[in-house]
Amino acid sequence: MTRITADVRFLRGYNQALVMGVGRTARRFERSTVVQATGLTPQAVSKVIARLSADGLIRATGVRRPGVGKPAVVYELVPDSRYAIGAHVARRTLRLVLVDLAGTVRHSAVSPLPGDFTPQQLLDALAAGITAITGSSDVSGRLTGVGIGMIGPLDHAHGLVRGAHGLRHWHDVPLREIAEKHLGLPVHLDKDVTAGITAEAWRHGATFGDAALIMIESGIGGGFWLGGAAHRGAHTNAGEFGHTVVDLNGPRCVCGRHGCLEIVHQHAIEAGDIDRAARVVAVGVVNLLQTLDLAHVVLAGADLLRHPDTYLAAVTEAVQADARRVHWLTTKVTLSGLGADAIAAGAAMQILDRHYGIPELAPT
Amino acid sequence: MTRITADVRFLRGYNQALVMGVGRTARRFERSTVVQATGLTPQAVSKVIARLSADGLIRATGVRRPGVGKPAVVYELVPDSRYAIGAHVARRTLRLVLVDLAGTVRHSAVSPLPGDFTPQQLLDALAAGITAITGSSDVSGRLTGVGIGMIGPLDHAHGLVRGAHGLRHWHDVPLREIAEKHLGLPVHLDKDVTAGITAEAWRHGATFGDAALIMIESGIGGGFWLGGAAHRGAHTNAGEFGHTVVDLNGPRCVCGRHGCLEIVHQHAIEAGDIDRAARVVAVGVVNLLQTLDLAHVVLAGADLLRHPDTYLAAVTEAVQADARRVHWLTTKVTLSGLGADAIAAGAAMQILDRHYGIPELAPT
DNA sequence: AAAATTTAGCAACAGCGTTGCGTAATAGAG
DNA sequence: CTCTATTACGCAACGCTGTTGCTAAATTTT
Repeated sequence: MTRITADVRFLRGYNQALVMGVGRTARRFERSTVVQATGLTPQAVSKVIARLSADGLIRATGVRRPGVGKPAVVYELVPDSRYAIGAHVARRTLRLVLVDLAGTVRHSAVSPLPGDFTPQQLLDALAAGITAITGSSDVSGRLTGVGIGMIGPLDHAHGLVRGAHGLRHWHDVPLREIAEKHLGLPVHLDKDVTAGITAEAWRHGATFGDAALIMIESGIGGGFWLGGAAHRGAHTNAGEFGHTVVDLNGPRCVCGRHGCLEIVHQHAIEAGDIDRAARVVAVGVVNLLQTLDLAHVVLAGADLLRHPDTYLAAVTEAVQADARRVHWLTTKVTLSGLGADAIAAGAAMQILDRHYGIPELAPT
Repeated sequence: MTRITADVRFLRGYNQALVMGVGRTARRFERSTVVQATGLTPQAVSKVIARLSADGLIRATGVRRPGVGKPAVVYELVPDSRYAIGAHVARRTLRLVLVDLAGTVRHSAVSPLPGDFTPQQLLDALAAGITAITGSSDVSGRLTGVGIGMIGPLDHAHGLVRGAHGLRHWHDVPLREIAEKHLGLPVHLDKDVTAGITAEAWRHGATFGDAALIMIESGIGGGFWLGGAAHRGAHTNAGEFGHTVVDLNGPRCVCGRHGCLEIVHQHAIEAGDIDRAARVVAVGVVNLLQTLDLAHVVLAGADLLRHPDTYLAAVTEAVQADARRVHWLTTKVTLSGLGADAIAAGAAMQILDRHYGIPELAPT
C-alpha cells in the first residue's frame, strides 16, 4: 500500500469535509458551532463557508440573536444541491434509491432481477431504474454518480466483481468500468455490508466511533467502520463474519469448516427456534466486541428484520452481560434506522463521500 | 470522536514521515527512490531531505553512478540520531530495550518484578533500568521518550491503567502522568499487543497491509494494524481475542463464557497435546481472516515461542486451506522477527512514531 | 571536444490556514 | 437618546506548504 503525497488540496478537502459533516449532523449551524466542532479558527471557517456557499452546498437561512452583540448568521446544508443514486444488488432483487446531500432517501424502488442474472441484465435493470428515478425527479446536473453495493467477493479498488456467491455469470467482471460506460455516470462498487456501515456512519456523523453492521440476509455478513473509515481488508474481503467458527464440533458448513456461525444459526432457524438463532448471533457479536472493541453494533438485513425485536433483545442482553464487570465498556446496539434501504442508501453515500467526505491519503 | 483541523504543519509532518518511512525500509535511498515511493515532486523531496538533513536525521553517504548523467546522491537514515526506550511490563518481569531511529534494538534487559507489584515498585524498576541503559550508552539529548506496553485493560488516550489482569494494585492508575513526572521523559502507554503490532509495521514499512499479531503468553491476545494505523477500539480494549467463543459447548472460561479460544487452548496444553493447541489457535486465526481479511499474521509470545514451528505450521496450513479456493486471497504467516523483544521494541517505536511517523488527524 | 542525459537546486508562484485589526450590529447602562 | 461593551465577521498581510519553470552541474556517449 503506497501512500500518496499530501498537498494543500488535501487540506482544503479535509477541512471542507469537516464543515460538511457538521452540516449533515446538525440541521442548522452557525460559524461558532463549526469552530467548536473542528478547532479551525473563525477566519478559516469563514473562508470554507464562503467556498461552500459559492458552490451552492450550503446557504444562509437566518440569524440567531444571542442576547448581546451582532447576531450570528445561521447556515444550513442545501439537500437538493447534490444527489447520488444507490443500488443494492441482491440475488433476486435490485433496490435503487435516490439520496440527497443531507443523506435523506428521496426515492426508493425495488425491482426483481432474473434468476442467475447476467452482467448485461443487471446493467439494463440499472439503466431502466435510474431513468425512472431521474424522470420523476428534477436532479438535472446535480447527480454525482451511482454507488453499487453487492455481495462479494469483489475488488473494490479496481471495481471488479471476482465472483458473486450463488451467481454463475459473475467471474472477474469489471463492473465499475462497464457500468460507467453504460450509465454515463461515475460508479463506485463495494460490498453490501461496507455500503451499509457507511450509511450508519453518515447518519451518526463525527461522533460515530468504531462500529459494525451485522447483516443477516441469506447468510451472515459484517461491515466495519474502524478509525473513522470503512474497513475492507487486504483484498476487499473483510466481513465474512458468518464463516467464523463458533462450534468446533458443529455441523459442516458449505465453506468446508465445521460449526460456522452461519450454519449454526441456520440450523436454529430451520428448527423454528428464533430465540436460539438470535442467541447464536449474539455470541458472534460478543466475539467481535472482544476482538475489536466497538462503540456501536447495528443490526440489519431482510432475515433479521423478520424478527427484529428478538434479535435486538438477544444481542443487547449478551453485550450488556459482557460489559457488566466494568462501567467504562459501553456499546450501543441498535437496529438500522434505514431499514431495508440501508445498503442502497450507503452505496449512494459512498459516492457523495468521494466528493464531500474526508479525502483519502492512502489509495488502493 | 471529534476530528482536529488540518493545517500546513500536517503536510510537513506527513510528507516528512513518508520520507522517513522510506529511509527505515530501504537502508540507503536516493531522491528518485523517494519520488517514486511517495509521488512527491523531485523539488518537494529536495526540500524535505534538506530539512531532515538539517535535523541530523538523515545524511548523504555517497553517490550512485546511473550510467549516464549526473550521479545521484545516496542518503541514509542516521540510526544514532534519536533513541527511545521501550518497556514491556508483564506480570512478573520488566523488559527494557533501547531502540534507535532505524528500529534496531540496541540494548535489551529483563529484570524481575515483585509479585503483585505496586505502581511505585514499577516506577522504581523503570527508573533503575533506564539509568542503567543511559549509563552504558551515549544517548545524551537524543532520548525522545519511554514507551510502555502492558496488559490491560487501560485507557491509551489518557494514559490510564484501568486495572491489569492478575494485579491487585492497578485500578485507575494514571501511569503516563506519574511516569512522566518520575522519569522526566515523555511517556506513551499502550496495550502490549498494540505495541507489538506497531513493531511489525515499522519493520515492514509502507508495504505492510492490514495485519494482526497473535500473542500467546499467559493468555491469548491480538494486536491489529488496520488501514495504516494501530486499531485500539472504542475503549482501548481491542485484542481480547482469547475470549472469543469457538466451542459453544466447551469448558467454562474465567471470563464466564463457555468455549473461549483461550480455555480450549489451555486444555489442550494441559493435556500435553501441543499439536491440538496449535490447531485451536489456527481456527482462531482463520476466524480473524474471515472477519478482517488480513495480509499478514504474525505469531509471538513467550508460550508460543516454546513451540514456534508447531504453531507456525498449523496456522500456515489452516490459512492456506482456507484460501485454496481462490488465487487472489493471499495472507503471509510469520513468526515475529523480534522474538521476545517484540512488545518492548514496539512500545519504543510508538514514541518515535509520535515525532517521525504519520501525524494523527483524529485524536482521542 | 561536443552532445546527450540525468541530477539537483534556485526563484517565483498559488493556495492553505493564521494573525492582526478594523467594521458592523446588537443590548444595556447612563 | 447616547455611549459603551459585546459579539460576529471579513479584509489584508503573513508564514508555510508543495508546484512549476528554469538554470547549472556532472557524467557518459558520440
